[in-house]
Amino acid sequence: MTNRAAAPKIPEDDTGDPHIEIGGMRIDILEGAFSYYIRSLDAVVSRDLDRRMADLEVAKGKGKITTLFLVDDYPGVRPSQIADVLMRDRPATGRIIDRLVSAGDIRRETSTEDQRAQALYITDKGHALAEKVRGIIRAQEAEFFDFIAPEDRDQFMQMLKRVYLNMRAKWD
Amino acid sequence: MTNRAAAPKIPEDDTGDPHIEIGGMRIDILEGAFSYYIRSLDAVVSRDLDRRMADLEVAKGKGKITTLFLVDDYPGVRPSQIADVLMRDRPATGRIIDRLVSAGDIRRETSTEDQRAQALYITDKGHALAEKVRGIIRAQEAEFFDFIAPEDRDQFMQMLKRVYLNMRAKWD
DNA sequence: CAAAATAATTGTATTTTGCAACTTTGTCTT
DNA sequence: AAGACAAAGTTGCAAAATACAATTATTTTG
Repeated sequence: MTNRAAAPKIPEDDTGDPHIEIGGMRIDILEGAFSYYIRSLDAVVSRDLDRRMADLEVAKGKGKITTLFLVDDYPGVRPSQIADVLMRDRPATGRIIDRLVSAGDIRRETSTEDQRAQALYITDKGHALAEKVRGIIRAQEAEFFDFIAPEDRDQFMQMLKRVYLNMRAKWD
Repeated sequence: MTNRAAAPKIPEDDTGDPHIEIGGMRIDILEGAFSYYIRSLDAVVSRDLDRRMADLEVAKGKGKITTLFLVDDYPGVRPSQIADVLMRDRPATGRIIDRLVSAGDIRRETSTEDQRAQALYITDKGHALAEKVRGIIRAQEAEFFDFIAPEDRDQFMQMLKRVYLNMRAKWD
């Protein structure tokens, strides 16, 4: 048995179903669990995004990018609405907003309708950042997903959306 | 505009392509980025798993479950091999192993072939835990993915695997 | 045999995350 | 209208994950 890390191999079994080996070990040991692949994919995608955005204020962690985009697209949006989209609690969301505010990417105002609530607005700097981040994400999508044929891509996306909605429904 | 969190709605545009709204905001604002859904799905799946396994030693974080399963399936496996599968560095992997060892789920031995390396073995307790975890994952899969038709399911799985392999290839 | 590479650990500094408690403001009930 | 209750955010804290650098021990290589 060799000790060196080997590139993934893709043997096929009798049914033509591919299974995955790394270093001689089959890793789809979870009986084909979707969750395994989702969690593994997330790890790669997120780490890669972190690297591409290492010098930006929105690097690391989940929620900063979505928050930035939401404020960019929906002027006056509230923290609690963002928390709802992120499926995060308000302290976590508040801290993401803190960071973006101190970086000068978004602006906090008190909502005119409800003195308790805040209304968030993008700044010029924040808008420029959002554009830059969109570019980075497009680049990543191209690199990681372009090998998928267009028809398959639509179907894959549709499947992801359906699963996402199904999960959200059970979550709330 | 209402402030209350609304259940996700699924309107369709002219092309019949569904888009997703939460609290009146379209969230597929990333121009249909796969990465958005992958990261969001991961958040839901991982948090749900954490809850289901709250009282188990392998709850929280990524890597413990895979480590447990690898040791269960491949007696004598080394930490470095596990790190390779997890795409993590060795300190991180070592700490995962530490935890499983002190919980009595796996056992460390020095490899007979290489005095530097360790050989990991499952304990009876660990094997029982692995079985329990498999059950939990099966339950989660049923709850989150059973609405997908069998044909679609195969295709979805195949797509996930392909993307996973593609990403790993670019990562190494 | 000396030098370089490999396996794993230890230490450390930075973040993240979830929970609970608290303040302020708005809404609802009677 | 008053008091109770709910909602929006903030702060503090404790547990953990994450990445990096440095160290020890062993093996391989030149």
